Amino acid sequence: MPEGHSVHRLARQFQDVFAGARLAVSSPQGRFASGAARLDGATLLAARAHGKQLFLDFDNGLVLRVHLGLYGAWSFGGDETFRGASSIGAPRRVGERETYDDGAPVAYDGPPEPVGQVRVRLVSDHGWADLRGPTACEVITPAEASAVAGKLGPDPLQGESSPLQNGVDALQAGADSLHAGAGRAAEFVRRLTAKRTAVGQLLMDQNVVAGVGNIYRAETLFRRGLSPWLPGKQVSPEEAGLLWADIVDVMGDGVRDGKIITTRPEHRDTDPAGRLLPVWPDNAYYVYQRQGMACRVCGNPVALTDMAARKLYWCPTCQPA
DNA sequence: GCCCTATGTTAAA
DNA sequence: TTAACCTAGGGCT
Repeated sequence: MPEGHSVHRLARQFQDVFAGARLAVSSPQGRFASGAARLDGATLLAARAHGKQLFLDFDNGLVLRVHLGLYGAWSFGGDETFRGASSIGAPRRVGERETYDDGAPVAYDGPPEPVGQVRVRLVSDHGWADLRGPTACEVITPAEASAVAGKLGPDPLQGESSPLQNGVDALQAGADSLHAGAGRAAEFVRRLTAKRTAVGQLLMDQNVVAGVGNIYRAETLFRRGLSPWLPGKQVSPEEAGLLWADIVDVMGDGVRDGKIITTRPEHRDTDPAGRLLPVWPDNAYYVYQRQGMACRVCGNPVALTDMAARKLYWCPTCQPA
């Protein structure tokens, strides 16, 4: 699935193309027909993200909550105001980036016929957005939305597309102040170091940190030289703080770039003449989906195993127990 | 066509 | 800890 950086990009994109617009809301597939009817004709006030959760606030006092899960994706199209609006969600092949439409402007004649299983379609005067394959898609109240966000761990990307930028939500703003700045780092350290659970599992726990997924889990543990099996309780507060700072750093890059790149330039492959090769996609990761390949730092093979039913990639040499 | 995979979560056992 | 759920694409037969 799109990890947290993709959802923050989505919130920003909804804000850019739909905020203030009255929307026709439908469910071409039919599975969200009743929910769509409750939103149809309402105006979008703001879009915001917390971790992998996307919230769309409407002027009729309702909120559309979407979680993309493993397969979900949004696609967009429209007139010149939708220029740069990209498809964001599950990639259709490994290494695919979120795509940008940089082509010449085309006359906008309204949304196309729905293709495939479109759960939700939003249409304004200027363009449309289609949602396919989400794991969650429901209409809730603002209080319920705040409850969902409040249960999650701190979001390293808070501020990237925060409600403080996007709109006014007093409950959410209150929660933000509790999680602001160093407070969020401290909250992460507290939650990470509270349990004996392996740090590799804790990073995937959205109640410890909201927005990290399998790629950022593997890559940030590698970058910090941490064994995935180290119990949270045995991670020093100092190391937990450095881990948080690294997560903030690489996920911030992900929001900017629209793809996950965690390698430092000195660790990327070169051609036989020593010239740099393209960063994307083959030079983007240290360990994710590189099992059996030589570690970029030590040269020993990258390992793969299962942890809590998810693939875990790591370097046994650089991340010793 | 069929089988597998994927940046995920939840509920049941 | 396992199964179920959601969708589309790629590799295979």
